Amino acid sequence: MDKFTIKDIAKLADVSTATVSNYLNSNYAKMSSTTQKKLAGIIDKTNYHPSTTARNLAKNENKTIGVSVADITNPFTSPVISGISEKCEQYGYKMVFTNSNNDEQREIENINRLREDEVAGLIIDPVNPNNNIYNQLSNSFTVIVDRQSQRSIIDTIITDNMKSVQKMTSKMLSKNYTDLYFVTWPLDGISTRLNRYAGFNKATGYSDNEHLVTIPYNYDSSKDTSLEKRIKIILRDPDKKVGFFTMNSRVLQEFLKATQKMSYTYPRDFGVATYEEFDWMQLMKPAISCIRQDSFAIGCEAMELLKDKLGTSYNSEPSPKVKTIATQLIIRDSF
Amino acid sequence: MDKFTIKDIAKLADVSTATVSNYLNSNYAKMSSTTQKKLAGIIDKTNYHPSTTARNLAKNENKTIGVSVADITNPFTSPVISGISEKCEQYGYKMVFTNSNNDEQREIENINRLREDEVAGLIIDPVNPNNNIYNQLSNSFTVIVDRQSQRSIIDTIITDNMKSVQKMTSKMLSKNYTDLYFVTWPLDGISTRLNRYAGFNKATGYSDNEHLVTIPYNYDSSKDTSLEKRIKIILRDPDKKVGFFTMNSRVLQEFLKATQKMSYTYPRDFGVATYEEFDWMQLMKPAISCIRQDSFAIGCEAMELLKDKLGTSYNSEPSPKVKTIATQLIIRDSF
DNA sequence: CTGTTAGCGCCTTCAT
DNA sequence: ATGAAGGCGCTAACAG
Repeated sequence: MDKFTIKDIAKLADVSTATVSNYLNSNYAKMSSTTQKKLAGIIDKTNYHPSTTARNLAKNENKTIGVSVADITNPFTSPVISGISEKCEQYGYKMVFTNSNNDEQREIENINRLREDEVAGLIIDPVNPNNNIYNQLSNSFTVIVDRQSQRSIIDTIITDNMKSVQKMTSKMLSKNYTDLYFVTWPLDGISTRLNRYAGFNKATGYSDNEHLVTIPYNYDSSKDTSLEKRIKIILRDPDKKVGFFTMNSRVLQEFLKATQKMSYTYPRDFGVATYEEFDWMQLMKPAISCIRQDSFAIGCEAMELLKDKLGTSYNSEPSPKVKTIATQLIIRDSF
Repeated sequence: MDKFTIKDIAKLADVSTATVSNYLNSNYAKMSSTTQKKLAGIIDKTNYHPSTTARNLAKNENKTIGVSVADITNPFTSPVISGISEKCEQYGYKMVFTNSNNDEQREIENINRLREDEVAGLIIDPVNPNNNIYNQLSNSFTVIVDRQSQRSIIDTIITDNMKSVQKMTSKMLSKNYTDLYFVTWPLDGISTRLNRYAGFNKATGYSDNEHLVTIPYNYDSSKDTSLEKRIKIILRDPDKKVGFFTMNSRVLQEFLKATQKMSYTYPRDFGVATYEEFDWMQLMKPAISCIRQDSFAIGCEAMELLKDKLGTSYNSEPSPKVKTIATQLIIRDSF
């Protein structure tokens, strides 16, 4: 192993460690071009790399950010990570990654562990943004992503949930649907779901929850038939023209599985649209109308914001910022 | 901020830092139960956390592993990360994450950066496993995942590419297909593609490349029509019964887009099956037959192996291990 | 331009 | 059972 330390290099070059250190930190003004070249040569020959650990300790800084995601299995998550990762490299940060697997307790542990590791900043895709743990975090070094807390004290990057669903729902309405339904996992106070539902209600004017179809988070259409039953009832009256809006791609999948089992066909028997876009939706026959969100941009913006905060020491903004990333309606043939 | 150091705690407890250190490292034998309790109380009150940086420096160890993935955008990647992440938490490792975005140069930089950060071990999902950089890595602290090098010196976890494709292809053959085609991104010496193709050839007995359909890595069916043309030619002769096997889910998507544009229908006009399984494949009409691989298990096994290697100091095995994760054939209605 | 000298926060013999 | 002291590899004044 090449266990060279700064001392070894100093000895080899016949200079002091301070000079080597200066060289390492690009303070070339503080040395002759002769020693500069000598150092360059030696460091190259020895393949010396300064210890980041020692450096971090000495400078009392740590160019790494911690990220905690709610569920890495969620297809939404990858592009977000990708965006964060992109910006991390660009700004010279490392990223240490944790997955909460939708478990609040585990998320708490992850965040604590991250903080103990003295990361410079935190990006959190929260399991439950109303969790108290976020109030113990400082807005000066963390940003939250995707889900937003009611009483948040922390800057947040979200997508335009309400407006985009409202628009899509309106589009459906304009096709003379008599009844629209919002299909979702349990609302559970989760802002993304709540806001999408709010957009739906805004467009339809519904004020009760009769047009809300909730399925369990781990709904398995091969075992559970409750969704099928509900759909059958909804579709009973042939005089009505009914449409469904699904809260995300996985809910859409369960919904479609259920309708297929009962041999319903869209847009003949019902209309359908969904939040989230994935490639396969255009492969479906007919192709699915959907709301495209730019998850990659969410990740980028999050890291961008975090970097800015980390740069400026303690700018205590009065209230946390909320940045909204634009979405796009993709209209196809499913309603 | 709670900037307590081990000195502060020592002072507060009226003991030496050595004792505090012993407490932190659970060397309770080396102190009276009185001071033990006192320390417990103080540490709790002050919410003191020892600096991992300092600790790492002092002990010259670092419980973090670095992972480099070829393309986080690839749906194969998430479950792998998920598996690694799971095992990391289980064994008390942190994981620092980098994405190469399919860029060999970037991968090299990532790996180097990771090594400079003195991670304990490396898990690599390589862009090009035949790259020289892997030969500079020691098998004692790295494991490779998914793609395998011809002349590898490093333990690798892969899935059963050849056999499973061979089986699936045989299944197609048994349905009296007269011509089978293998649709893929450029083979480029990449083991996964090569092995899948080898399985295909083993089953069909083809020995030339006439039944190989290659599309560019970034094939965009909305701009490029080469795939359509090729398919049209292949499907020209109505007397032949032809089937396609696609190398992975994204190739399948491009393939399906192309056939849809020309209004071909499966299994009427052709049969199709693919490597990789995703939920949407059972939603397609007809549902797609595919090969399910357990990517999560790949991640788990990789970290498991790495942990073992890191534990035992320098077991220099004669030759690198290759562990194969089993796959499963999912037969549906697409051929 | 270059070297000396304290630390950074913790661990680890070696004494007591 | 506890403490003193040196050291991990590097940085940052401060001298010269």
